[in-house]
Amino acid sequence: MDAIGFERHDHSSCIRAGLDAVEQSCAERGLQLTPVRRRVLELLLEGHRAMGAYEILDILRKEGMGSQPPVAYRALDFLVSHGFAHKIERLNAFIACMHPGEDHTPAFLICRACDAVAEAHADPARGFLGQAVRETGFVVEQAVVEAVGLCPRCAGTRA
Amino acid sequence: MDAIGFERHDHSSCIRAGLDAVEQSCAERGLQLTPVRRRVLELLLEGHRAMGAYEILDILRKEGMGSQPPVAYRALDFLVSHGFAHKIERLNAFIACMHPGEDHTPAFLICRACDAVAEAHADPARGFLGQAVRETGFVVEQAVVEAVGLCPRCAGTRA
DNA sequence: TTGATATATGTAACCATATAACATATCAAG
DNA sequence: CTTGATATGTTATATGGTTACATATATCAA
Repeated sequence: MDAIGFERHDHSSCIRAGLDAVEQSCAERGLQLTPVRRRVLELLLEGHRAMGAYEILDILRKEGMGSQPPVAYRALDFLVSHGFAHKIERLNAFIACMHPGEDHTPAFLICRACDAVAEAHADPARGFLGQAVRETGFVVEQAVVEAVGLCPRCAGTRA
Repeated sequence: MDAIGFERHDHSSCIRAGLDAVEQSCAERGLQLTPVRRRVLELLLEGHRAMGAYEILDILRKEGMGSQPPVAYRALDFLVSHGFAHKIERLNAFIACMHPGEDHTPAFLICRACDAVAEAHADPARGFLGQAVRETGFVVEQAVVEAVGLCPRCAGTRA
């Protein structure tokens, strides 16, 4: 398990790296990273935070890339279903994946003070779900872990 | 970690037990288990599944216990905030807690075929979040684990 | 037992999130 | 170049949740 998202970083290079990884992944898998899809991913990477579908839609609208909800939702569905972005259920919002291409079960750390979200990853097979699954015979296909609390910065400023 | 929810059980006694536990807990903590709150808890226990706020509201309406969304949401907020029920973010729905009174971090196993939900519990301190938290300094206050897949019965009938 | 404060309910109006349905356009392969 | 699959545009609507404000009920202290 490792985590990134609260540290400072070279943001413009992280946007480029994210786009590059997804472009490559799409090329390999024969997926179409169309202008709208690409722009939505870029917005998520630029924002580096969880963004609502309507917030994204507003930006698309201003840029003349479609003005109705399905435009945003379809692009987001594409990104989420191929693992290039994740939905934070707790916030009804979306965030770019920090490990595109890698098969992983994300775990999100959501700061309730500044709304920053860090993506860690958890192994669903062992530890937190393994035992319950073995006991019941439940077949896990997908798992979501969302923790709410205070990020290091916000925890520090109030301590 | 243990799990209940997919097994057959004596349902009327499980409803009674749930109500009794919450009644006692409210008495001890000076909380008011008003008629609406009590009825909503009863509905969740009877249904023994995740129910939407508007589904609950429809029933309350028929029974003359309030007809507007805030009535249902307020009762649900009360139950959730005191640990007597949980919200399943993934389904935008609510379910009675199977361990009322006990301090716990629930983990939900959601069957995508029959919509049954089982509540297991996970220890957030060790295992699935412990390492990420230690690495980042994030302070976890609350965590949600939701797994989607097939329950034993549904997995069996398709195998 | 009365008055003050906190807690709970009732209701109207509204905002936010998400999808259905259908028409049109573009792409990819034979 | 045409056929089938994939992607987009747009209208309308469904679903989930909150704000705001008026009224009622409980709690407790004087």
